Amino acid sequence: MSSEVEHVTPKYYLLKTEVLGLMAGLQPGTLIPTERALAEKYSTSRTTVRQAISELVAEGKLGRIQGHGTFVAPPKVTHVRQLTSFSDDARTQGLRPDSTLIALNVLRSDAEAAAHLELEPGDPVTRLERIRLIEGEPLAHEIAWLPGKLPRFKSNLAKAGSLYAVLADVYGVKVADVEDTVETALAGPEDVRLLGIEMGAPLLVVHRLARDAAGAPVEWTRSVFRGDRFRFVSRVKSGS
Amino acid sequence: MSSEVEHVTPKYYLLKTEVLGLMAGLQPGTLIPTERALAEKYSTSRTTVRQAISELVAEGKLGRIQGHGTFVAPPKVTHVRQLTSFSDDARTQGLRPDSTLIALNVLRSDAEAAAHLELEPGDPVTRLERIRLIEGEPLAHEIAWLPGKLPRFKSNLAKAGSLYAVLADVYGVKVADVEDTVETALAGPEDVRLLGIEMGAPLLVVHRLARDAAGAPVEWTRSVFRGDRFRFVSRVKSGS
DNA sequence: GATCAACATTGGCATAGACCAATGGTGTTG
DNA sequence: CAACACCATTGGTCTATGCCAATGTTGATC
Repeated sequence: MSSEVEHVTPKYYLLKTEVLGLMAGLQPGTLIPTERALAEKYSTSRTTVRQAISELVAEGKLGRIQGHGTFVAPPKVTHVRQLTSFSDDARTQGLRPDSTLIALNVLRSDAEAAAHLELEPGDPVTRLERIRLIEGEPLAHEIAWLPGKLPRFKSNLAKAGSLYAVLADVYGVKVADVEDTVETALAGPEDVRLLGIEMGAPLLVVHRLARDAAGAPVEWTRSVFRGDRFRFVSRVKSGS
Repeated sequence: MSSEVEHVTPKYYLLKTEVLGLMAGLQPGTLIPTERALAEKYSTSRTTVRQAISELVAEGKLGRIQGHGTFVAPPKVTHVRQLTSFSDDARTQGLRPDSTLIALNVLRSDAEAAAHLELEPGDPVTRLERIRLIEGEPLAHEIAWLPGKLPRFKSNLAKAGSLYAVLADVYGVKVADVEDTVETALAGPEDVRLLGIEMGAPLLVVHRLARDAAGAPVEWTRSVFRGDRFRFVSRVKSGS
């Protein structure tokens, strides 16, 4: 009497649990059975197997490479963000951060950047686009807008690595106050290309507005983090 | 020569763009064509249409009801979290917050709760499980653990509504410092049941640890927010 | 032995079709 | 007029199958 009306929990979800069982105790990187093998083993279709595995990939528990196989993924990277920078955060945890510079130039601000930085559209802004890596793995795509033109910015940044360090030490800009907005999004073609993730993977999109002690905006940044490898931490102390 | 080698962008992703075009200018709540109609209109299969629509639903741009149809979703609710509570946050934005009490009891802490609250496993803790609603819509599932037993907690909480207000006004517990951890997850059967979302929908899972001025933990909470309706904001001022 | 072509394997994308479940309307019945 | 049974519509799940794309191995060739 239990083989007729059991359509409460979808089959693919039960399969997810089965696969989690298979993974228990396996080292990260270990290959699990192929989709076709799992479909046969659990008497289901590959479509259903793929739906189960896709969610486990989205949750960061599995990874997969076309032509190679599906494997147990390494654990999430915990990341702390306070008034510090990406690089400082990573080093605090004993991880090796790195950056790939995609673009750095001075241009006239569009309406959106101008609004956030409290400028007039067309005012000059510095636009910095980078890929942030941890332990060699791309983790985030970041575009930062800074008001005005910063002399010798490129070489200074290359020297120090950390944006916040350069702003403070070279240009005397001290960040006193930041507001982060965190929301979810799904990976599109550009995210796939830049971060090496798969279509539709969940992302954390963080917008940061930093101000100096006088309340003037000094940085507006849009960061796209891999949702499967990243954890966002914010600490707040009671003001007064 | 452009009809052979075009497998760069998946078809379902192109369809997503098409559907976004259809939605332009429509009021929230407006029904879009049925899956079967879209499949025919764009000469594709319902499977492909569903994949496109599923992602738009996950992004909070569409909603759907079985037996009824697929419709344009209302915009995201922005939510501010500082040292304040869910209810205060909502009221600040002129929104009507509400809570449904699922469970409230005193029990012996398990290993996880004990570790976060810096107690011994088995020490008494108060466990508060609620559904948080905004404008009548379920938005989050929240389980809070508080150290020890709080006399007359249930009636006091019912009176004030806000957990933080009760802690401060009735029990003299002042929150001085909170740490929030934000990560993504996908909806399982329990989330589906409690929040009225669909399987596999992206979620924001927030763990909060609150401490008093002496550094003692006073609250540990796990909140599951709908990723399609919610935006997390954290403001940090430079300490000293 | 090194290089390169061919092939098998594995995941990625898409199709067509079937049946279930929830919703809402229609029409009958009391 | 209200209540109820029925039914069409619409999304939800699953199957079976095909071909494409990336990877890695095998084996022939130089």
